[in-house]
Amino acid sequence: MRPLPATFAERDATVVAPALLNKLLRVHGTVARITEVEAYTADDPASHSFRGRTPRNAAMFGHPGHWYVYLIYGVHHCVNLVTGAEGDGQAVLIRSVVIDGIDPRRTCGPGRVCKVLGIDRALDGAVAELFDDGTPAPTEPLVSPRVGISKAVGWPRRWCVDG
DNA sequence: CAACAGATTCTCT
DNA sequence: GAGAATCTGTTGT
Repeated sequence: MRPLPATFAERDATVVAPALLNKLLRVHGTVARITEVEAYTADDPASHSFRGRTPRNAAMFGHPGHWYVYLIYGVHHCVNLVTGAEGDGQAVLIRSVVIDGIDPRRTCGPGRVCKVLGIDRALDGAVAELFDDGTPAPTEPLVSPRVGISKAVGWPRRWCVDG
């Protein structure tokens, strides 16, 4: 299990997203394997960065390789990995993970991922701890339609591992 | 300043 | 399958 290079996140979100599959993230000492992601770029009408920088989404315009955490519907937290170059407003949403010893049903869905890992706004802007344990990502990641949004629904930007 | 929509999930029917 | 919970930024008065 070795840390990912700093350059890993310094690419377009649509490139980083599929590369994140089967990688490991560590938050508060808990390690989770990434199984589903979604890419968001500044030209995406559904992206928080689409309408420019605000206090809430400032981290999304920050340094790549850091976390962007926000509160959705005033209820749930969602966690993203900032990608591209500083100021790009790109990020990859972590939609599902698997954690050893935890029911997979409690770790599928962006809100649940944050709940299980204890992620909240305190992690916004923090450096992401990402690792590679040698598990290969699928050569052809499964691309599925986007859900939970009403704009650009047809854009192929969601990837998940088989099964 | 009020109204509204939203990258969601839980609960009940 | 429908509705609630409830924060944030945008848009319109």
